[in-house]
Amino acid sequence: MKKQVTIYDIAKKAQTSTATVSRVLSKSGYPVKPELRERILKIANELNYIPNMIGRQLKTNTSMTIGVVIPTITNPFYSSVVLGIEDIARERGYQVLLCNSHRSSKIEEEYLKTLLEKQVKGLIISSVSSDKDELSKLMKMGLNIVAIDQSINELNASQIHFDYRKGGILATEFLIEKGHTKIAFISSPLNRISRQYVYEGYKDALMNYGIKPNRAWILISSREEEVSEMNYEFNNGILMTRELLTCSELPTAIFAGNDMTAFGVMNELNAQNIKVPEQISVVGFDNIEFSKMVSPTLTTIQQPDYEMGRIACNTLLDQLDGVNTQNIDIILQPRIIERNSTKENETEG
Amino acid sequence: MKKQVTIYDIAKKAQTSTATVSRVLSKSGYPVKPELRERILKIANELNYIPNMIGRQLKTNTSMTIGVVIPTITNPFYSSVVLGIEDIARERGYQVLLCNSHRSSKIEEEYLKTLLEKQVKGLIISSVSSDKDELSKLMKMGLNIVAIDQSINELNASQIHFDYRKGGILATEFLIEKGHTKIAFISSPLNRISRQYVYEGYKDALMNYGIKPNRAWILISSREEEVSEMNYEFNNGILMTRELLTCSELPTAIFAGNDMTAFGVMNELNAQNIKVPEQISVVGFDNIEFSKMVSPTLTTIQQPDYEMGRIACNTLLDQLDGVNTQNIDIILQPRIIERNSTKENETEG
DNA sequence: CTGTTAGCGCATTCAA
DNA sequence: TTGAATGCGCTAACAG
Repeated sequence: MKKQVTIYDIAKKAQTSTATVSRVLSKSGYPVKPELRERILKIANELNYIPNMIGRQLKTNTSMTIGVVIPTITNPFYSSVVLGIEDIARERGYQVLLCNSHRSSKIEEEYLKTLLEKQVKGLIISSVSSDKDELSKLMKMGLNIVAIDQSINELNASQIHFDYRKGGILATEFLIEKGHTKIAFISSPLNRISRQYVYEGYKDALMNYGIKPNRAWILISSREEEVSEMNYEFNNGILMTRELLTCSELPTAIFAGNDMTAFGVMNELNAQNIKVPEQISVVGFDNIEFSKMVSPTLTTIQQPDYEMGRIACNTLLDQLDGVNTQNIDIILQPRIIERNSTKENETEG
Repeated sequence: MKKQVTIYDIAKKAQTSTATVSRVLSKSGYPVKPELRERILKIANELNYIPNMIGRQLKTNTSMTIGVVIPTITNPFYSSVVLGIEDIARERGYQVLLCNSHRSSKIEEEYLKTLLEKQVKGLIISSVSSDKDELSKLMKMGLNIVAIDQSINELNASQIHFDYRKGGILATEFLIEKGHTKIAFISSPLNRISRQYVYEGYKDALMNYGIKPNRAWILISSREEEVSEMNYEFNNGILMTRELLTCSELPTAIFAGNDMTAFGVMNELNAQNIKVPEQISVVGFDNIEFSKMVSPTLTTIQQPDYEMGRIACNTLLDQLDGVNTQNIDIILQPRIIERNSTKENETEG
């Protein structure tokens, strides 16, 4: 590998000093006589000069790199978030170091250490570690942190999260406003906080409208392992629907805790010759890619994941650039995507 | 932000020189008296020392960061690749700068520039730019490049790609070996080279078995825009199947150019009351997540995307670490995932 | 085994 | 408006 061209080489050729070359090439706005400026620029170009950011970074102690720590990029939700982050980072001249923690707090910690060593000044993290002391410590050392998709009360950082409960309310109220009162709820285990919130939203909405929930229509699976190569959430949808259909009185609508489960629900309804949405309306949650590819296409709740990434990144860079130094706490609102799996209830109340 | 602890601080406190501190802390293996070594380690720990990799990097001109340039991370295929890359990078002590080019050669070029400025020594790229001169130039400047999922004959770099044609052969031969001879092919436009190869594989397989392709059973759509919010590939599957079913003689199997299209195919067959796989077998291509969630679950072809990431990264790091300096060209082989959308043909030959 | 010294590429202070 | 000189944090050559 041949030696790099440095400002020293340019200075020599332009018969000036490195200081002046630096002033021109770093776009510092420092006054340099136009003629000299042109000459330097020309020579830099001829020599194919590539600035060495490492030199600059060592001198100025600023890094145009941010770290992003997420569980896994293959989760479509996180890949959208990361895309949003990176789009903003690029626009604002920053770059992104991607770190998949695989939900291991050990890996997460290793990454935090490496990021610090690389002198990263800003971090967007969906942390899996329950020990937030580590993060607090890093913040005291001057690291800017924006937490996403989680509530960390102990952490004095900016946070951007979703309103899962509101999503549950939205889905349920959507059905109620379509005239449904007999609304079932089907979900995988409530061991994730987001599912718990969705369920609470469902109950809240019913309560808001004075509808008493029917115990028999609330089916929460206890399974969370893949069965026979079939997605467990899909499978739960099938099994829970099968159970639901043994009830003496059937609901007119089903709210599934996520889209995969909703697919299972629709699948089983179809198998038992129950028409969606004519006989039963179905609403999902997540708006994954395939929800518009099933038939009927699925009405569902969308969390603005790409937006979350953009907002998180803008928040972080505002802090880094000193535009804003206050901590921000944002709760992103869900919205309902109406498709063909739902319709007005026409049965007698 | 309070001042960083440097090896100078440690040297002072340990009453030794920065050289010795560096020798201990950089794990150089250079001999240092155990007693002194311990003392330095202890003080470093007390002072909460965090090595500044920027300093090291400036001195040694080595960067433990690689760049990854892909079209978009939200494409599940690329997110798997990136996960594979990052898992290996982490194991080997490297970090990943993620760059989404959004299929814009302008953005791609900007990223290449920035990566160079950041002194990245290695790059894994799925390039969209037709101009490979730029990449060649970078290689001459000492950048190590591994190209993925594309054939760049002009580029003298390591390459890892998939055998799409083989995938087409595999799918078709799978059906033939199940006794099918009347095999239709349904695809979106062949404007992507991968689709073209799959189609060629289909024809090759038929030819290998002396089966003459029936023109009426080869349906290649010309549409590539989303229609009414429905995925166009899904929609193409529906439309092409509808057309296929107008033929006087029907095939006993359908090979769809990708999974989404296959879902459309199955959807339309179902709508027209044709049973899969009893009456018609269906094979897809891609093995996307959803293919095991439809019913019947879809038999399909899988490209080892995660593996591609791992191999690409290992190849690159071998070059960077000097383990291997030769260029490597690997074609990853597809495999068939048999599920429930296919069965033995029982109709008369 | 240890210390002195130089310098990686750059930005910035100070003096001119 | 320009240049000389310094030092960011670290490693490595060299001398001891």
